[in-house]
Amino acid sequence: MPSLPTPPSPNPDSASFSGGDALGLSGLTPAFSPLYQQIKGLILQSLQSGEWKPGEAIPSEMDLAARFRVSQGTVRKAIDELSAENLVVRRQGKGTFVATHAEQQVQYRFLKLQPDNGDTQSEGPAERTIIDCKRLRASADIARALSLRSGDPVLQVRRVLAFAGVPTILEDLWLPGAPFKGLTAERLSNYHGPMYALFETEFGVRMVRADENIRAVNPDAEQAKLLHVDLKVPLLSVERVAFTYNDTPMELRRGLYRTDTHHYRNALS
Amino acid sequence: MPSLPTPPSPNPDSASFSGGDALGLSGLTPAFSPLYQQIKGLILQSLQSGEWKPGEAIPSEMDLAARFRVSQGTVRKAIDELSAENLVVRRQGKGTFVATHAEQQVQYRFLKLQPDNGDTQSEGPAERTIIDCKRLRASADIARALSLRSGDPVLQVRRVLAFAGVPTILEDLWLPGAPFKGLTAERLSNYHGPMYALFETEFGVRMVRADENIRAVNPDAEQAKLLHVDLKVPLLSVERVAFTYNDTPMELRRGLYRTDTHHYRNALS
DNA sequence: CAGTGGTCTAGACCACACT
DNA sequence: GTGTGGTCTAGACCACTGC
Repeated sequence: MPSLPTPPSPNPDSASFSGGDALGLSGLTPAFSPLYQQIKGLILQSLQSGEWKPGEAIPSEMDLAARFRVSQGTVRKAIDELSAENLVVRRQGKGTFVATHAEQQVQYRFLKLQPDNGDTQSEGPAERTIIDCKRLRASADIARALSLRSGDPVLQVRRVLAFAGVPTILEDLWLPGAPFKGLTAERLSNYHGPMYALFETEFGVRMVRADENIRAVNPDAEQAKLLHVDLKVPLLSVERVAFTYNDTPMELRRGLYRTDTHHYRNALS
Repeated sequence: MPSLPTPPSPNPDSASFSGGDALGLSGLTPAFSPLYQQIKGLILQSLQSGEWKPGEAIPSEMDLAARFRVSQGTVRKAIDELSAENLVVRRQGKGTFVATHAEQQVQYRFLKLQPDNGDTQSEGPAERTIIDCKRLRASADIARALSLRSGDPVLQVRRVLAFAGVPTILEDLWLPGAPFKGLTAERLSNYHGPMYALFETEFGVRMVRADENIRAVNPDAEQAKLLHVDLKVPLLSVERVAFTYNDTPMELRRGLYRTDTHHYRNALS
């Protein structure tokens, strides 16, 4: 562990990082991991606790290095990983900022559906219509996806997204009741911007990553009606579980995508 | 640029990297990029030229540092990026190896379809059947996807993949004729392992990344028959363009996936 | 044991942004 | 100019691998 009273020296203690423990937090960190990983964990805790809010700058690398008693390079490597995971954004000359779903060029970071002509700009913003929004008790499968117990209160929302007047996406989504106390159809409707941005500003819930599970299906009668398609039209079924920090699931979303004018795009590497 | 005769010194010349030019290759590299990016480009050239073959180890970081006359840290950062792009695999204590589609735990790196129970192991390897394999002239859309001209020779393959006896994937794929001269249905059938591994060993073509474009569709009569499904069953249409180095497209693949027992899995971050 | 990648430090300078 | 992130170097030591 970095010894606290060691101002300017090769700090041989820091070199023996194995089992090291930044800031002397023995017992809190399981230790036996690289120093920069421990630093990453500490920064993650601060992000999680809301010490720095989405869109705000975090302290400079030098400041963090001083705070954690490590070199700037070690802090840099920690931030490198956080940046690679899209948790923070670096801006040369300005600082490092907490990532947010608002104010980004890409309005919908997790939406991989795009128009066939590829021009996301020309089609303009999606027209959103809240079909339904109510509180109910979680069924078994919803509870499992959200790591709740069957019967726990959840918020269920159904909405349609249209592009150029054509309804293209029908989404049902479920949110755990507790963290989203006070969310209503009206607040969803009045908010202009990505839903995940609203979750950030109003409920302090930041979606960090998500898993999607895709199938081809036919709509049922109600779904077909809402999307203005025939019962026989094949649609993309996209089931998404979105996670906050610590891999905590905070949303289950079941989307039906029309793929006659749009397609789901994915980059493999 | 790193001055050649500068054995042990702070090497202030290397520090002025802007417009630097590793190894004095002025004219070959566009310059005006970070040193480590130039090094990355040089390593990339060696990978591309086949100086190190898939599965082989590349020289150690120290060797490369000496060869390019830069510090180990700079080589490290270049390799870091190549590793992040899956072009190379690091193994502590052993070395850094050229990535390959063979000999990896994940047999099919680019195939995102997996069984609903999630157990890729238990279902065993895919049973492959070549339906068709012939040479013909590229149609307009095939030519465009492969950056060829209409009428250029291409190889067309149709095959079915089955899991546990259930035909699940029907693929049509097109390859540019020139690089794949000598590829026949027989060689495809006799080869055991991922198709991309055969491309590497037999034709020196390494697929490095791919773009996929997904829709929901109904099969035509022939497709339905090959997949043993009804005409009304919705299927996933997955169009993939796979690229070698330099973003050169080398394969167009149109897959039809059954999603009654499997699903397409995607991780967003 | 030697060789490899992995971690950590310290100091220098560059590129960019704001003031 | 000052402060930020970005690049580069040099040297040290740790952890893993295989002889």
